[in-house]
Amino acid sequence: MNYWLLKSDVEDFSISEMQKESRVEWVGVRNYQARNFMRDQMKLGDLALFYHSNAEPSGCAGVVRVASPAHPDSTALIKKSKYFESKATKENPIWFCVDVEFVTQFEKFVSIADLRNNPKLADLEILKKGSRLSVTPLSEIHFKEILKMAK
DNA sequence: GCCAACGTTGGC
DNA sequence: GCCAACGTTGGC
Repeated sequence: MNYWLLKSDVEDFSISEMQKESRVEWVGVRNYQARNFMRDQMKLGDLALFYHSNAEPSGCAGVVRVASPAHPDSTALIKKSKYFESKATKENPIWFCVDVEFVTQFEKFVSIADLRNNPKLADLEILKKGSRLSVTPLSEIHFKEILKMAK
Protein backbone atom coordinates (compact mmCIF):
# COMPACT_ATOMS: atom_id res chain seq x y z
CA MET A 1 0.00 0.00 0.00
CA ASN A 2 1.35 3.37 -1.07
CA TYR A 3 0.21 6.86 -0.16
CA TRP A 4 0.05 9.85 -2.48
CA LEU A 5 -0.78 13.50 -2.72
CA LEU A 6 -2.70 14.61 -5.78
CA LYS A 7 -2.94 18.29 -6.60
CA SER A 8 -5.97 19.68 -8.32
CA ASP A 9 -6.43 23.29 -9.34
CA VAL A 10 -9.46 24.17 -7.28
CA GLU A 11 -10.99 26.10 -10.16
CA ASP A 12 -10.78 23.08 -12.43
CA PHE A 13 -11.89 20.34 -10.07
CA SER A 14 -12.57 20.56 -6.34
CA ILE A 15 -13.28 17.97 -3.65
CA SER A 16 -17.02 18.67 -3.79
CA GLU A 17 -17.07 17.92 -7.53
CA MET A 18 -15.05 14.80 -6.75
CA GLN A 19 -17.70 13.75 -4.24
CA LYS A 20 -20.51 14.42 -6.70
CA GLU A 21 -18.90 12.39 -9.47
CA SER A 22 -17.75 9.67 -7.05
CA ARG A 23 -15.24 8.24 -9.54
CA VAL A 24 -13.15 9.96 -12.23
CA GLU A 25 -10.17 9.44 -14.49
CA TRP A 26 -7.30 11.53 -13.17
CA VAL A 27 -6.65 13.12 -16.56
CA GLY A 28 -4.44 16.02 -17.50
CA VAL A 29 -1.12 15.18 -15.84
CA ARG A 30 1.49 16.42 -18.34
CA ASN A 31 4.72 15.98 -16.46
CA TYR A 32 6.88 12.90 -16.97
CA GLN A 33 7.85 12.40 -13.34
CA ALA A 34 4.25 12.64 -12.20
CA ARG A 35 3.17 10.32 -15.00
CA ASN A 36 5.79 7.76 -14.02
CA PHE A 37 4.55 7.70 -10.44
CA MET A 38 1.03 6.98 -11.68
CA ARG A 39 2.02 4.52 -14.35
CA ASP A 40 4.73 2.58 -12.52
CA GLN A 41 4.03 2.83 -8.82
CA MET A 42 0.36 3.42 -8.11
CA LYS A 43 -1.47 0.31 -6.95
CA LEU A 44 -5.16 -0.46 -6.77
CA GLY A 45 -6.39 0.60 -3.35
CA ASP A 46 -3.66 3.15 -2.68
CA LEU A 47 -4.92 6.20 -0.82
CA ALA A 48 -4.24 9.78 -1.84
CA LEU A 49 -4.74 13.17 -0.26
CA PHE A 50 -6.82 15.44 -2.47
CA TYR A 51 -5.01 18.78 -2.48
CA HIS A 52 -6.48 22.09 -3.65
CA SER A 53 -3.88 24.24 -5.41
CA ASN A 54 -4.44 27.86 -6.42
CA ALA A 55 -6.99 28.03 -3.64
CA GLU A 56 -7.62 30.45 -0.79
CA PRO A 57 -6.11 28.90 1.07
CA SER A 58 -4.48 25.96 -0.65
CA GLY A 59 -4.36 22.68 1.25
CA CYS A 60 -5.66 19.15 1.79
CA ALA A 61 -9.39 18.77 1.34
CA GLY A 62 -10.01 15.04 1.51
CA VAL A 63 -9.02 11.53 0.50
CA VAL A 64 -9.48 9.50 -2.68
CA ARG A 65 -8.60 5.90 -3.52
CA VAL A 66 -6.86 4.52 -6.60
CA ALA A 67 -9.57 2.55 -8.38
CA SER A 68 -7.87 1.26 -11.56
CA PRO A 69 -4.46 0.40 -12.91
CA ALA A 70 -2.84 3.08 -15.06
CA HIS A 71 -4.23 3.39 -18.57
CA PRO A 72 -3.73 5.85 -21.43
CA ASP A 73 -5.07 9.34 -20.72
CA SER A 74 -7.81 9.60 -23.35
CA THR A 75 -7.82 13.40 -23.31
CA ALA A 76 -4.40 13.42 -25.00
CA LEU A 77 -6.09 12.25 -28.21
CA ILE A 78 -9.05 14.65 -28.10
CA LYS A 79 -8.29 17.64 -30.28
CA LYS A 80 -10.64 20.05 -28.55
CA SER A 81 -9.42 19.05 -25.09
CA LYS A 82 -7.12 21.46 -23.30
CA TYR A 83 -5.03 18.39 -22.53
CA PHE A 84 -4.60 17.48 -26.21
CA GLU A 85 -1.11 16.23 -27.09
CA SER A 86 -0.31 16.34 -30.79
CA LYS A 87 2.43 13.72 -30.51
CA ALA A 88 0.24 11.14 -28.79
CA THR A 89 -1.23 8.23 -30.75
CA LYS A 90 -3.19 5.11 -29.88
CA GLU A 91 -0.01 3.06 -30.26
CA ASN A 92 2.06 5.56 -28.29
CA PRO A 93 -0.28 7.34 -25.87
CA ILE A 94 2.59 9.15 -24.03
CA TRP A 95 0.36 10.18 -21.12
CA PHE A 96 -1.23 7.83 -18.59
CA CYS A 97 -3.60 8.15 -15.67
CA VAL A 98 -5.45 6.09 -13.08
CA ASP A 99 -9.08 6.23 -11.99
CA VAL A 100 -9.74 7.49 -8.48
CA GLU A 101 -12.82 7.20 -6.32
CA PHE A 102 -14.04 9.51 -3.60
CA VAL A 103 -13.37 8.38 -0.02
CA THR A 104 -13.97 11.35 2.23
CA GLN A 105 -14.02 15.11 2.50
CA PHE A 106 -12.20 16.38 5.58
CA GLU A 107 -14.27 17.80 8.43
CA LYS A 108 -11.47 20.28 8.90
CA PHE A 109 -9.60 21.56 5.84
CA VAL A 110 -5.81 21.33 6.39
CA SER A 111 -4.24 24.43 4.86
CA ILE A 112 -0.68 24.66 3.61
CA ALA A 113 0.02 26.95 6.56
CA ASP A 114 -1.17 24.19 8.90
CA LEU A 115 1.15 21.75 7.13
CA ARG A 116 4.08 24.17 7.42
CA ASN A 117 3.40 24.70 11.11
CA ASN A 118 3.60 21.01 11.91
CA PRO A 119 7.25 20.05 12.58
CA LYS A 120 6.44 16.39 11.92
CA LEU A 121 5.84 17.31 8.28
CA ALA A 122 9.07 19.24 7.81
CA ASP A 123 10.32 17.06 4.96
CA LEU A 124 7.01 16.77 3.12
CA GLU A 125 7.71 17.01 -0.61
CA ILE A 126 5.19 19.70 -1.52
CA LEU A 127 6.48 22.00 1.22
CA LYS A 128 9.93 22.13 -0.33
CA LYS A 129 10.89 25.30 -2.11
CA GLY A 130 10.00 25.27 -5.79
CA SER A 131 8.08 21.99 -5.56
CA ARG A 132 5.56 21.83 -8.41
CA LEU A 133 4.93 18.12 -8.94
CA SER A 134 1.21 17.39 -9.06
CA VAL A 135 1.64 13.73 -8.07
CA THR A 136 3.94 12.99 -5.13
CA PRO A 137 4.41 9.97 -2.89
CA LEU A 138 3.89 10.36 0.82
CA SER A 139 5.00 8.25 3.79
CA GLU A 140 2.36 6.44 5.82
CA ILE A 141 3.44 8.46 8.84
CA HIS A 142 2.87 11.76 7.06
CA PHE A 143 -0.43 10.57 5.63
CA LYS A 144 -1.76 9.55 9.02
CA GLU A 145 -0.50 12.72 10.65
CA ILE A 146 -2.44 14.83 8.14
CA LEU A 147 -5.57 12.72 8.72
CA LYS A 148 -5.26 13.53 12.41
CA MET A 149 -5.04 17.24 11.64
CA ALA A 150 -8.23 17.00 9.60
CA LYS A 151 -10.44 16.05 12.55
C1' DG B 1 -1.52 40.03 -10.61
C1' DC B 2 3.36 39.16 -9.37
C1' DC B 3 7.16 36.44 -9.72
C1' DA B 4 10.42 32.55 -8.31
C1' DA B 5 11.21 28.08 -9.62
C1' DC B 6 10.97 24.66 -12.73
C1' DG B 7 10.46 21.80 -17.21
C1' DT B 8 10.62 21.87 -22.14
C1' DT B 9 11.97 23.42 -26.63
C1' DG B 10 14.95 24.38 -30.22
C1' DG B 11 18.96 26.82 -32.33
C1' DC B 12 23.62 26.19 -32.57
C1' DG C 1 25.04 18.36 -25.61
C1' DC C 2 24.70 23.18 -24.12
C1' DC C 3 21.88 26.75 -22.71
C1' DA C 4 18.84 30.85 -23.63
C1' DA C 5 14.19 31.61 -24.25
C1' DC C 6 9.84 30.49 -23.26
C1' DG C 7 5.64 28.62 -20.96
C1' DT C 8 3.63 26.89 -16.76
C1' DT C 9 2.89 26.17 -11.87
C1' DG C 10 1.34 27.75 -7.72
C1' DG C 11 2.01 30.40 -3.31
C1' DC C 12 1.37 34.79 -1.89
